[in-house]
Amino acid sequence: MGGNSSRKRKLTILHVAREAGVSYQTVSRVLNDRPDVAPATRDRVQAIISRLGFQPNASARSLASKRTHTLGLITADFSDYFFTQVIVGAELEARAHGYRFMLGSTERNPQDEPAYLHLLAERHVDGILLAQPGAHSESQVLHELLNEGVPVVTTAYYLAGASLTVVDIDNIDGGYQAAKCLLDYGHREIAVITGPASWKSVSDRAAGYLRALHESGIEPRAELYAAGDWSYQSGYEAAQALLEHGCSFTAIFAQNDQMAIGALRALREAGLRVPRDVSVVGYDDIPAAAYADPPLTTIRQPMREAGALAARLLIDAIEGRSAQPHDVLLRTELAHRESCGKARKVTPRKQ
Amino acid sequence: MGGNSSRKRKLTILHVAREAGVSYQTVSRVLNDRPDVAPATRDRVQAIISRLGFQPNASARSLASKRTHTLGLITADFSDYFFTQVIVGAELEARAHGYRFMLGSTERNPQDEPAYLHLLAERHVDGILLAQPGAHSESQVLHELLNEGVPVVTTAYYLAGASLTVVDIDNIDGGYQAAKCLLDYGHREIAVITGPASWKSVSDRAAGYLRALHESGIEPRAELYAAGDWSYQSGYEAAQALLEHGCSFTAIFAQNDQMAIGALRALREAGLRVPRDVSVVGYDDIPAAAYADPPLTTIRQPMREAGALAARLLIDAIEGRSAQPHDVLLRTELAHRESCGKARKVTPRKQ
DNA sequence: GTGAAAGCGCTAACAT
DNA sequence: ATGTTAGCGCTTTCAC
Repeated sequence: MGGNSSRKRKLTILHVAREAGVSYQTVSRVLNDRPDVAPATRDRVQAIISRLGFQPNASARSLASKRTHTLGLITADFSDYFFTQVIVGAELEARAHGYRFMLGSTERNPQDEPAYLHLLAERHVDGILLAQPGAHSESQVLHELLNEGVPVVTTAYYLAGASLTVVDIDNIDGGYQAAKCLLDYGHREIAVITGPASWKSVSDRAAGYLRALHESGIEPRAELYAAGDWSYQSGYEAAQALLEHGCSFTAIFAQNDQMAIGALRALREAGLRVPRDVSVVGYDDIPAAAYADPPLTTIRQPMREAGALAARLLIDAIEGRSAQPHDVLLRTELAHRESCGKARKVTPRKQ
Repeated sequence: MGGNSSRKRKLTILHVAREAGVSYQTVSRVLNDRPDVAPATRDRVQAIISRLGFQPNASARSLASKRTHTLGLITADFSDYFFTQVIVGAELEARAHGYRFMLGSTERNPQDEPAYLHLLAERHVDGILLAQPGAHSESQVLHELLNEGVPVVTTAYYLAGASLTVVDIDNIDGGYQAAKCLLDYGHREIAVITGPASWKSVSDRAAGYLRALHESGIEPRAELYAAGDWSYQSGYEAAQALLEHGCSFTAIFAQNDQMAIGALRALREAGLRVPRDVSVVGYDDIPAAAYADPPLTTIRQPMREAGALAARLLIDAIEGRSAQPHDVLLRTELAHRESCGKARKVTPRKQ
C-alpha cells in the first residue's frame, strides 16, 4: 500500500465515477460484475477503484439489494471440537465466495426467542448454518423458517419431518470401521459407550457397530451398552459402570474420543492395561487422542470439509442454485494407534 | 431469484406509525430510546411494536446512523481452547448489550489484506476484538487503525509501541503459582517447557517461575528450559529433549496443558512415573487435563470472564465511555490434581 | 413533544 | 453500453 492506505476518506461510488468520467451507476455495475459494461470502461473503473482503495458501503448495498452477503452461524457450543472445526472450514469457504459469518449463539437462553429468528428478521443474514449439537425445542421455529423458504443448512443436525439440507458424516460406516477394527483383533465381546440417545450420530454409530457384529456372527448383548453424554467424565463413569456390572468384555468402542479417554482413566484405575487387557477405540480423532495413554485408535471425521461443504451448499441455495434439499455424507477413516491389540482368552474384570 | 418467498414481515416503521397514529419519526425515537417522547406515546408505540413483532431493518439503521451494533472478531485459531472460551464469553456479553459478532478470521492468508481492515472499511463493524495468538506482521495495519481512533480491544495480545486496551491474565502470578506448588512439594530442580518465545504470556509465566525460584533461593539453570509451540507434539518432544539431555530434574512446569500432556507421554515412554519420579504442572485447565494420566495439576485461567470483559470494554469505547486505553489483569487459580507429588532424593534420568 | 423534509450510499428498473 | 430516475428503511436536522 502506498499513500492510499489511510481510511479517513469517505469515498462513495460517486467519487469513483467522477474520477473515471462515467456515471456512478456504471461504477455500481462494475462493482457487481454486471455483463453490460464495456471492457475498457470496466478496466478503467476497476483501476480507479483499486487506486483509491475504494470499499463500497455494505449497509447501503444491503439496503438497496436486500442481500447482505452474511451468513448466520448458529451454534451452542464452541467448546466442541467437531463444531469448531466445522466452523473453521465453513468460514474459509464462505470467505472464498465473498460471504462472512455472523455469530448467533444460542447458548444460555434456550427459551429466549432463538437467535436465528432475530438475525433473519433484522435482515442481517442471507441464510443460516446450523451447527447444533442436537435437536432442541426450537425446532418449531426452524420449521417455520423452512416453510418460508429461508436457506438453512445444518451439519449433523436432523429435524424430524423437515427436509433440510444436511451435511453429515457417514457414521454408520464409521461405527462399522470402529467395530471391525476390534473384531479383526479377535475381540468378540465389545462394549459400547454411546452419546446421548437423541443424536442421530449415536444411533448411526451403533448401527454400524451392530452390522459389523452381525457380519461376524456375533449376537449383540444389551449389558454391553453404556450411555454417556460425550464428556470425559461420562466416559469415565460409563466405563466404571461397565466394570462394576461384572459383564465380560475385552474391548470398548467409545462413540467419541473424550469418552474414550475418560474410559481409559477408569480402566487404568481398575488396574487394567490397555490394550493388553482391554482394547479401546474412540471417535473423532481430537488432538488429545494421539497423546492419550495409550495413544488412542479412533475414527477420523472430515470436519473441516463438512463445514466447507455446508457453507457452499448454503451459498448455492442463497444464490438460487441447487434448489433441492438433500443430504451429503462424508466418509471417515480409521486412525490406527496403540489402544487396540489382540483379544486375550480370559475376560478381565474388576473384582 | 430463489429467495422470493413472501416473508410475512415486511413491516416498516411506517406501518407501526400508522397503527399508532403518530408519524414514523416518533416511532424512530421510541426505537432509539430518545427522551423527547411523551410517556403515553412511547407506551402506545411500544405496544404496537411488540404486538406486530416489528423488527427494524439493521441495514437501514446502519446506513442512516453509521453504527452497526456489530463487533468484528478477529481470531486465527478456533481450535485453541483459550480463544474459543474467550469468544464464548465475549459473545454472551456483547449480546447482553445488543451487539453481535462478525467473524473475521485471518487464518490462511496472513499476507492478504487483513480481515479487520475490510470489516471496518465496509463499515460492517463498530469495533474490533482481537483474539489473536500472537503478534503478526499485520501490526502495522493495527497501528494505523489505532491512530485513526478505531476502537480495538485485544485479549492477551500486546503490540510494541501501541497503547491498546488489553484484557489479559496475570501470567506472572500464574507462573509463580505453578512453580510454588512444585517448590512446596520439595522440588528444587524444575524444568520448564515454554511456548513460543514471542508470546508475552510465555515470558510472563517464566518470570513468575523465576520469582518463585528466587524466593526459595534456587538458581535457575538454562539447561532446564525447553521450548515448545503449545502443541501436544511439541510438549512431547520437549520432554524427550530434556530427558535425553541428561540434565537432572524432578519436576516439569509446562506452560500449557497440551504440552504437559505431551510431556506426560514422553515421561511414560521413558519408563518414568508421574508423580513418583517426576511431577508435572500444566497451564489452562483444559477439559482433557482432568483425564490425563495422571490427572494434571494445572493453572486455571478465567477465560470466559476475560472475553466478557473485553467485549464490555470494547462496547464502552464505542459508545464513548472510558476513553483511556488500559490493561486489565485477571487472576488465575491452581487446580490441584494428581500429577504433583513429593520430590524424591535421586534424580530420575532416562538412561 | 411531534411532524416535515432531507438524505445515508447504493441497486434497480427504466430509458437511451 | 451507458445515463436517468426512483427508491431501499431508517436517522437526523430542523421546524412548529
